[in-house]
Amino acid sequence: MVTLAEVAQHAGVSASTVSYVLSGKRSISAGTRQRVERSIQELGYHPNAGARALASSRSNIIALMVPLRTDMYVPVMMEIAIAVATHARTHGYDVLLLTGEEGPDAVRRVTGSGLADAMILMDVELDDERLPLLRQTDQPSVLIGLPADTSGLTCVDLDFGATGALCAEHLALLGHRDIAVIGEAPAVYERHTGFAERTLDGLRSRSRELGLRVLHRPCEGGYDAMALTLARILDERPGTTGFVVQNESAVEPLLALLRQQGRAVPEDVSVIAICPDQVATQASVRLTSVAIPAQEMGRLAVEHLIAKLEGHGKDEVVLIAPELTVRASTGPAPTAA
Amino acid sequence: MVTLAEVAQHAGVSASTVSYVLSGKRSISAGTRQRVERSIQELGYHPNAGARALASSRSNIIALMVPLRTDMYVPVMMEIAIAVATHARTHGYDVLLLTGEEGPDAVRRVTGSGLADAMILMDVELDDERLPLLRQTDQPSVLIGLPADTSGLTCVDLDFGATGALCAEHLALLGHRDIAVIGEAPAVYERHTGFAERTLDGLRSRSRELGLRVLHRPCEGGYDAMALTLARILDERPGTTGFVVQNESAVEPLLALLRQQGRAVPEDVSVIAICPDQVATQASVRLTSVAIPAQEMGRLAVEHLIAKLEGHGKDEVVLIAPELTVRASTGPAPTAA
DNA sequence: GAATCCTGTCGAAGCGCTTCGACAACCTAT
DNA sequence: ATAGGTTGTCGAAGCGCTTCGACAGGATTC
Repeated sequence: MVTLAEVAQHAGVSASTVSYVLSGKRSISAGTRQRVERSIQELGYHPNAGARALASSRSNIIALMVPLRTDMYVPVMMEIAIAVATHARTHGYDVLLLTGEEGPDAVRRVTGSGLADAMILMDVELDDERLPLLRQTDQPSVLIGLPADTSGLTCVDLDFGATGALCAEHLALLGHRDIAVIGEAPAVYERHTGFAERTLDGLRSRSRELGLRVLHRPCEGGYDAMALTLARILDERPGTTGFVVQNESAVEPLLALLRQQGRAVPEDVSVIAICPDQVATQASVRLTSVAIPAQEMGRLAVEHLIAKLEGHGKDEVVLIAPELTVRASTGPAPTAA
Repeated sequence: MVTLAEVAQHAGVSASTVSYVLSGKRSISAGTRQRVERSIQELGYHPNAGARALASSRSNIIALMVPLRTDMYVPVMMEIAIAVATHARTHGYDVLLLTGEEGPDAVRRVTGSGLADAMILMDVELDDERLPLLRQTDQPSVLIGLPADTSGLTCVDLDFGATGALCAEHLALLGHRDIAVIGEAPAVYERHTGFAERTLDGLRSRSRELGLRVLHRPCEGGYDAMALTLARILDERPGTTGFVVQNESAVEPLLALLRQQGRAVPEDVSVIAICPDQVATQASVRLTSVAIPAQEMGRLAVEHLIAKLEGHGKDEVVLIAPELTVRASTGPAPTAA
């Protein structure tokens, strides 16, 4: 294993000079710099991460806590995680993958040991038990998701309230009057992960203004659960002509069931999905949807974290404006026959 | 930040004693141990990761390289990643998340800097350019996936050859004679990720023995691509009564299309999917499937890596035996009318 | 009762790096 | 020409831990 000292000797300079070439924290003459860089190349030198961390008390690692549960739509999680990792690298940071399993202890362990310089938390609950810890350490952090009390925290999330409102507007504009929301699994609501409730609130309040009637039903993913949920909805509100689906694993089942019952999309009923674009375009009907911008969320989280690590960067809530893309699953409400 | 020295002082012992209490590498009297442990508790001490890594030249970190591409079924990746992280923790290791983006350089960087003690590589190609590097470092590693040349490497994977054979056997036993394989996206084959080819090889050779006729078509995910692929298959082999689907995002489209064409599953055609159980049970038909044991793969990879880190543990190829679960999507071939 | 072995503890060296202060050597301005 | 700044480099201290050898004192052996 090549050390700084060996590079220094090879280049005929002192160790500190090599260090300054590497960090750029002091000016170095062009000649010396080149000589050092050549030595680094020739010897294949890589700075030792541990020694660096010890001396500088910066690990250049960002911790990312992902949820252990799998009831949140997993591809979105993966996409965010990969976006975080990729982006962190462009700033010279690596990413440590923590699962929610350890809970608050993981936060203590990581901040206490100096393993990471900062952390990103995904799947934040409204009243998350990790938040007090984050507030009291001076280690920068960013949440992906929105807790009840955001004071002293930086959060990045899709504006789910506006997302709900957007869905209501689109359906109202098309003349629909009775709409149903296929929500996330009951567990998501029980856990108070916020985003589902915020969507619903936004949708409900806008619906009130627009004179839409809203029926909301949580729904586990899959075909059977969806069948049951749909039957109940149509039983209670036979005149329902618009659907907003928040649970992705309910989308395709819903489409299949509607087809099976002879309800044409979008002629008889309209469907809006809240999902990544990829899902919307690959479904059996090209879906009108509000995109979940996973990459963007990951990127923003990293940007804000880096800003905090560099000293500028304040606590703030960053809500991404939703965008609704009209595709082939929504159309004018059928005129009452 | 609390240091070892402070704990030592608080407990009235020397620093080395505290260190030995922590590591258990020398015997410590019960009294001293308890005093030290109480001090650790009271002061809220966490060993500094960097200092530890520097002094011991072990970082207690495992690097996990995940593919950047998203054409491999992503939930499986996520599941493996989480299983790796969870399992690594039970052995005292954290996981560093690397994306494939950096390519071989990431391997150099991580081994060179001592950032991680070992690494797990996912999505290994048949002739992966990272393999030579792995062979020449003495850092332990485990691959998830199977390259062409496994000499000097430890690999964990589902036995995709046997998986293919199993599918052929099941369909043959039910009396099917003409079967079609809906493969992964063409990009997967071009990239030579092996597993798709191995499935096909296993399926073909067993089919030959059993007298099955096989038609294989790669297929992008999604409804449109599947529609096209299915049309071509039925055009070329109208008598096809069995389908083996390896691309998960083609499963639901296939079922929808068959339904739409009036072909009943499993009365007219049988469908086997190669996918996680969750997908198989949530589809619009409960699918007969061969499970992709993501958790198991992650767990095994970690176990073998730990074994290598501890000195015992040899290079070997670990193939997980496939299991076929019969559900509602396969049945006897329709008797030729 | 001396020689030997454990057992439990300590001190000190050092892991490879960053960073601070010092200081030559040179360059301006006056 | 001289006081004052710059610029580029070095030496040394120290980050917090592990680990090795040393050794005191008690237990075991013959």
